[in-house]
Amino acid sequence: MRLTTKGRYAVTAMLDLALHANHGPVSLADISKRQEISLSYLEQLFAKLRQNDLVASVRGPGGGYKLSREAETVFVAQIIDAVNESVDTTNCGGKGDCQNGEVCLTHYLWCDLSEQIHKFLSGISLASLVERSEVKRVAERQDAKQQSPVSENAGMITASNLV
Amino acid sequence: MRLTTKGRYAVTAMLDLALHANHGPVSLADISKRQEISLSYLEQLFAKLRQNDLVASVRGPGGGYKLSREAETVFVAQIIDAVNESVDTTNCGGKGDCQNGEVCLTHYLWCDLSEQIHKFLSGISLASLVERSEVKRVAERQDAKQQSPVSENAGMITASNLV
DNA sequence: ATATAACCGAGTATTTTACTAAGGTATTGT
DNA sequence: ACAATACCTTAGTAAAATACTCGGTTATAT
Repeated sequence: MRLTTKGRYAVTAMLDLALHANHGPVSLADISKRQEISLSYLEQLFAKLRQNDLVASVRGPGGGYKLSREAETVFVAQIIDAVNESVDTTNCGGKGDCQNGEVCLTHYLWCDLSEQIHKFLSGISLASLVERSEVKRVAERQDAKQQSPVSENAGMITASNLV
Repeated sequence: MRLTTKGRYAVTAMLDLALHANHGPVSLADISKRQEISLSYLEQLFAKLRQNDLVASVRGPGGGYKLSREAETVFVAQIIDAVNESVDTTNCGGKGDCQNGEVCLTHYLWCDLSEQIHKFLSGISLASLVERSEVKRVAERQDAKQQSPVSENAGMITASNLV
């Protein structure tokens, strides 16, 4: 199974996109600052997200990325699948040729686990994450931190409410 | 999350142990042959399994390893925990200091996932695996293969590699 | 025109994995 | 007794993957 920073970054970035969806396209530079992810790395991840039709891009000044679909219909499993190979935990890739062309002793166990994980992550939409109070709190903290060092810019993100 | 060959090997080896428990201690050389895992690598894994009191060793000729407890009370999660760090999917190790000492946007998601995986693997005992018909079939295949090529040689590993 | 920001490809330091090598040390059949 | 067996330990290492950087091109709003 491959669930590393890459997949985590992708989900984080997509969630950032969903959280700031109501202010037009979001630039990777903004995501980079808020989530502290390298800009170049984000570009590589978004290339894959775009290939999998999870995001759409708007070029030029004021451009950025936006979700291709409604946040209700984008699931965490899809995001991880897009940047990783899969959430498969077998080392044969589910093909069952783990031991000289035949299945190894624990093949079925890892198949079951993979299915379990995939089901779980397939049940979590971006929209459901956006609505979580813990997520909201973190997002507000990040937005506030991003604005504070710059006294008065043209940004119109407004702080909404602080806790 | 770290679920790689290491954890898979450990579970496979423990299952092999459980399957051959009724013939006295099982040597690592036997497991190495049956499961096609490097002997030295197995030794390293079993050092950790022993530290976590999952197996007990019997030294000297005819010696080997056996389970410390009944197969009904040994769970897959324990085995993976013993050789890996954990099945944690956060990159802060569950501490919540992922972003400058504070939680990152997706922290709670990975916590939930980790819990999910751990629960699943904590519910699967070695005994339950031994009883699975698919596992039995694979085990029989491996046992047959191990015996057949040894016609008359007292030698052990022979060529081991081909095709 | 120019700044902005998406796009693209190649390269690279670091880390992890999955081993190998080379020695031990302890136990036991003979 | 003693050699065979098998556990135990440490150190090292090739290959792969990760997590980036760097340098550039293309498109578009102003």
